[in-house]
Amino acid sequence: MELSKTFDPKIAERWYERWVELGYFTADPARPGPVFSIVIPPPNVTGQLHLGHALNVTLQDVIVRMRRMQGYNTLWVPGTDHAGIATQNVVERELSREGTNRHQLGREAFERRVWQWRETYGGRILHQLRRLGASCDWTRERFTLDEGLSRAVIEVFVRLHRQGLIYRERTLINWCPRCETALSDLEVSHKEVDGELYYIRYPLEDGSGAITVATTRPETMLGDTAVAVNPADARYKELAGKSLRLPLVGRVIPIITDPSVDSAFGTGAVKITPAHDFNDFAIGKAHGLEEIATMDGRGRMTAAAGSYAGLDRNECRNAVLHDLEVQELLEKTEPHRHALAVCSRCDTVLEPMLSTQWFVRIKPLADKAIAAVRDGRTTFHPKFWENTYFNWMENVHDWCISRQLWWGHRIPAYHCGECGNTMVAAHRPAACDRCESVHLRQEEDVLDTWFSSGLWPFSTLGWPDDTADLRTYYPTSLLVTGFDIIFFWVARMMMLGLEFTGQVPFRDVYITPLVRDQFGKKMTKSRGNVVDPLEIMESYGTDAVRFTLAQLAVQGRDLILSNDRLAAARAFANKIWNAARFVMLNLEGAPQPTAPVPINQLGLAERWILSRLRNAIREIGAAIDAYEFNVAAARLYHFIWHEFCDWYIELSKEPLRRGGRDQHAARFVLVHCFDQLLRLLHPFMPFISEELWQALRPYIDEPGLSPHLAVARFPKAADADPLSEAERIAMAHCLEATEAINSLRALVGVHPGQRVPALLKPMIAPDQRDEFVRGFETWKAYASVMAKADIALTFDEAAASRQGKVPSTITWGEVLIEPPAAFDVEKTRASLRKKLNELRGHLDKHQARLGNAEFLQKASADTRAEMEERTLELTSQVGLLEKQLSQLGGAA
RNA sequence: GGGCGGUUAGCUCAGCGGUAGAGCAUCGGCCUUACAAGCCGGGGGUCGCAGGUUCGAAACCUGCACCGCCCA
Repeated sequence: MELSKTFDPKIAERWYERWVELGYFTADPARPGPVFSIVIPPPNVTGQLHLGHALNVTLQDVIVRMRRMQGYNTLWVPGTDHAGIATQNVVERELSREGTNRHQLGREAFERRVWQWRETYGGRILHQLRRLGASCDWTRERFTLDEGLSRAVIEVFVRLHRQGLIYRERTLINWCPRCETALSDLEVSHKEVDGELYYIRYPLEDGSGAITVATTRPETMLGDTAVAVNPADARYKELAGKSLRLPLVGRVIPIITDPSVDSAFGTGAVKITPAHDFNDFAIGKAHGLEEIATMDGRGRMTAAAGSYAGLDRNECRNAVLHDLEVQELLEKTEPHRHALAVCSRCDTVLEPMLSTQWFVRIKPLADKAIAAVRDGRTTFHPKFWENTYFNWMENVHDWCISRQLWWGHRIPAYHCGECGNTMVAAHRPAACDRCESVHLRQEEDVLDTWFSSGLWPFSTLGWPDDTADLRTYYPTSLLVTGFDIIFFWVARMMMLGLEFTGQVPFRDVYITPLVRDQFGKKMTKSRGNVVDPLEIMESYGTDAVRFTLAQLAVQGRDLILSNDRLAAARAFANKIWNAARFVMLNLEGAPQPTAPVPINQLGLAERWILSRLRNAIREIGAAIDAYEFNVAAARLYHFIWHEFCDWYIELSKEPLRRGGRDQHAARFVLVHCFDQLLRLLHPFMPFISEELWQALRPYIDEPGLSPHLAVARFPKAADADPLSEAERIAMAHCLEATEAINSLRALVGVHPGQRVPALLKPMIAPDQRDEFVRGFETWKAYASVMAKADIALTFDEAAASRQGKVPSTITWGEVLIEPPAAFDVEKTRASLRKKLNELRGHLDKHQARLGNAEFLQKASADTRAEMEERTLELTSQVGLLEKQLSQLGGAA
């Protein structure tokens, strides 16, 4: 099969459909073999693929594809979560464009509308995952609102409630006035803003004076029920216990003392609004203060705000300030930087709101989840993330799980219209279990989306039913996600998984770095530095994007992506493509398959590349096992580009030209190496590797060879190294001599096309010379090709042989070439001097070490011997360099 | 305020107790029939600072500085 002159990623990317059609990604619990399973961290159904997904999906795919090729019974479950708030927002925006809203539509019609939206647009991100090459089992695609997953949600809710781990309470929660729902602590972001601190005078009831309080939120004073000072604050000793008349409202409120008040803040006296501030709520509880809510769910003032009723909270602030000013009660206004709590979805300033919500009592669940990581049932990679996990788990508060939305799992609780009794049940009860009334009303609220995604690792496998999938694939092997999601997913999946299955949901957690732009900045819409993965896939090819991400996936926190890296990966793909063209060109007329040649009938270069291949197989497999994707990618790159292409392909040209047995041996080694390297490459660059493997496949001699690379056997390192120790040393000599000659050629300006005579003078003990000569005879031809040099060997120290030649020192001797008539002697001297200085520095250090009594006494015998040997080597090199320099007329 | 991570070549990172490495960028020379998205070669680092441990520290310990992130 002939390969086109240039690589077109588009053509190779078509393989995806074939793999899916053939069911390669479809798991079968009945399959034999060890199990490897992953559930995708479900992306938001409203989402579009961003680089974070691209990274985390690529890495999952790398490991899943490798495991599949290694014969594991592999499952990768894809799917999406319903993203309560985000999805509802999207559809509400649509409705508002149509001039209507969800309230006009009614709950049922609205839900139908959202489902409709989901059918049309909800699969977008999953299609984008296909383009990335993700080898998910699409027959098992799940959605958190699917019938089965919903059943799991109800089951979990009912059981937790029965165990007393879910309760309902009227308390202060974070409320988003725009989304009109309660939020959990995790959905709250904090934003620093430059605001104002307002100093307001509250007159004493008896008219004997006033106390000044400082606040950032003057509008909440309408709900004040006290002013508090620190009991130790001498300034207010006299005033504590007296009463105030609340301005604008007229209510009489007490001055109380509480140790939590910070005397250094403002005036040291603070207004207390228990219904609108978390600190104040706690103080209110401690002092039995009244809680007066003055705002409704949309952030508008209620009747409790008196004449301000109906105003929006911002308008109200202005009105309050204006009125205070008129009454000369606004003492002063200072600029004040402080943190605002905002909705992580829509950035609206949140309102602490008094309301009745459902909570999960988290401590008992968290304790188990902490223990599971402490004792290693689940391990984080990199390990340091465990600290973050522990830190959060140990300080976690009860989880507010009810949302005042229409899109989500409706809470399975039923309120009795007669007696107010609340029942929790999987199915609607026929009658109230207290008063037997049949007037039951289901709870309006839905559950936090994360409540259902917390069940994802087992609900997707069929839980609560005892399914074959669940028995086979749970606990899953690995979860791959970003650190921003440790609390949302990892923590909750751990808690709920342990509680309901008794087992951890995953054995390993790999936390990916965060993708940043070339300046190290986080990619955000507001910065405008967001890179669209689909766009770069378009311009560099999907394989190049995947390889780049894997290459950059260090075990750290950040991953910095730049066009340079992408271009380099594209060049790498091109390199592989051209290597394949070389291989295929040279297989023309070769037998299909190409019969293996026994190791002992191969030449040195052939055995050498097979040895390097064996090493690459080992290191790449080990690196992926350890989630060191960057290490694996770097080794692969080095093997393919530098070992296979730079050396072996060049060295194969001669035997290929010779024909006969040598040609066949070289062909076999080319086929074998290229086949194996494509298999190693496949998890990283699935498309180009499959495309090339298809061309190579007829030549591969393997019983029961799979039809596609996607399901071919992943390479396993040969037990024995095909290269003996003597050959390894010979090949090292070859590489070193070649590099030295090439370096000399460039130094003195020999034209690249010009062959040059070279003289090799090893400085080797007489008893080892025979061995060296034997080695030299095997690699002489290789160096001759690689350095375009005719190499003569001599052990003769006579100066005559180096007359008129330019020398270069290597660790075990020197190599000399004939320079062109006109060459820059001074440049050559400078080069020698540089090297001499460097080696002298090393030699000095070594000699000092060997002259140090303490070193001789304390270092191990091995170390001493090593140092002595190196010192000898350095001494001879330095001596040689000095001699070379003086012969070139330069001072040492 | 508590915690975590980082500081090594121009950039991004590896090295984690015995002669400082890679990729990219840069410079010089080459269109050598797989590949100019290429080949060959070169330059470039007192490993953030200060102490300590050690025969020996980029690496281990302590402190400091700066950068970044998380939690409150």
